[in-house]
Amino acid sequence: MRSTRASESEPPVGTAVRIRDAAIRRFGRDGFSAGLRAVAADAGVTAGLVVHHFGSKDGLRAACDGYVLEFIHSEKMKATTRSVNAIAQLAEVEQYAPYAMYALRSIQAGGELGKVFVDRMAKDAEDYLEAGVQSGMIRPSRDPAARARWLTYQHTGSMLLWMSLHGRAVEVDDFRAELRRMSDEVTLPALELFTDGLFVDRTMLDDYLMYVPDPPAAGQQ
Amino acid sequence: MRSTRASESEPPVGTAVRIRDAAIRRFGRDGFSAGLRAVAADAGVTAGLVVHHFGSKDGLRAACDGYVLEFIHSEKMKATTRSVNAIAQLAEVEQYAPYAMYALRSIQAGGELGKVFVDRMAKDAEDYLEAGVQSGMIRPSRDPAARARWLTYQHTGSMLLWMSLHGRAVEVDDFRAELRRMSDEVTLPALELFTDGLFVDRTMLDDYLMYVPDPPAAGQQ
DNA sequence: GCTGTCATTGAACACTCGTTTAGGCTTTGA
DNA sequence: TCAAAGCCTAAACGAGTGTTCAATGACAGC
Repeated sequence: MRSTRASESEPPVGTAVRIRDAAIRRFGRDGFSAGLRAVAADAGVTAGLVVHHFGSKDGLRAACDGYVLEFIHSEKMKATTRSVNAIAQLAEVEQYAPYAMYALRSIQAGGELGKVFVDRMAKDAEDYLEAGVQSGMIRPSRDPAARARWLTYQHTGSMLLWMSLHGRAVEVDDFRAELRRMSDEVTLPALELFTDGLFVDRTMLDDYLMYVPDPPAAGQQ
Repeated sequence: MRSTRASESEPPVGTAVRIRDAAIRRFGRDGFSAGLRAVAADAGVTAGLVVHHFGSKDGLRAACDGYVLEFIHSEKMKATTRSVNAIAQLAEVEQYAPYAMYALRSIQAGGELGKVFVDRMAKDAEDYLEAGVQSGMIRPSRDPAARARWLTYQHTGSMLLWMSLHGRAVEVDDFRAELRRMSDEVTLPALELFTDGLFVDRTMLDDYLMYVPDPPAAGQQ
């Protein structure tokens, strides 16, 4: 063990914090293919020091994951904020925007944080929808968990796609602006669909329910 | 110009075809970070020969893009096949599955092919929806283009997200299996939403229409 | 039969990456 | 005051990358 507290659970302090924050920003901007030297330069240190503090690049990434994850689970993010479009909500707060970008990168890269983050959003969306159902604003579903998961995937996925295609989203401000542009374009069709649906008649749904009498078990996968 | 027909428009022949096909498969499996030597080994040749034929790695990728793009635009893909879930449809045909994987990677990487592919899908979806509206099966929209684009982004994006999170989708068969698994999970909530919508009342939509009297111009961006 | 052209190889180059190592500097504690 | 410990840098290493280059072999046309 060449480091003071490489992969230990103790949170980093001092310079290590600066490195970790720089890494979150840099990884969020450029993805995880960004080099250690770039992160180090952002933090005003050397590449060697980064691995001295975090053991390896994976260790650094794990520290970033852990920090962002802890933030997501913390009370700073209320459940309502955390549901379907949590990322956009996060991005609106200047201080938290880098976390949103980092989380999106992590989702894109298929990291563990990505899974946890999406699961979390889906779970919160389920609660949120359930509350809407209780108060009579949201239609009930035959499989609430699957619906919440699907809506989360749709929303997060389209955001991911938008950023892949349109996103020269390097700077935090660009990222936020791009999310707003997407929101503007999307709101009308979304409200239309959520209000009136897409199909005129019910045959597609009825045929499916006939063909598959038991909807797939909720909470699978 | 060190190559016979590096970036020329003439399509590759013979060994060059084998290299290009190997590249489509390899890039589709591992992403564009896959090395030239790996592609070369798949094709049974040397890295040097690859750049001899295609000028550079970018040249190779451009050739792949062009080929897949030409295929997408070709008559082999009818418009109905090409709409919203074109990728899943492609993946169902053993022979074309690598194109689907390559296209998804290209979308993920934000390449030009990705943009064109998504635009194409959105355009086809618009026509498809319009036909449905004409025949009385699909509800009309105040902004059909935006709706088609949004539905395309949602579907393609969630596919992208699914593959990022669940996809150890290295092999063609795994890719197809994963798409099917996703389809199973998604069908019920999708049909529910498309049939009945999500909101019980119309206040959200009406408020929006009141607040923004003119829906954003179609076909922007 | 000779010459030129093309396909192809294998080695080398220049570069970046993550990681290692040796050492200097500062702080701490006895 | 001296030694240990920790922070930090600069340089180097080895493995990867895309790309270049000289050499080889096959095959065409004259």
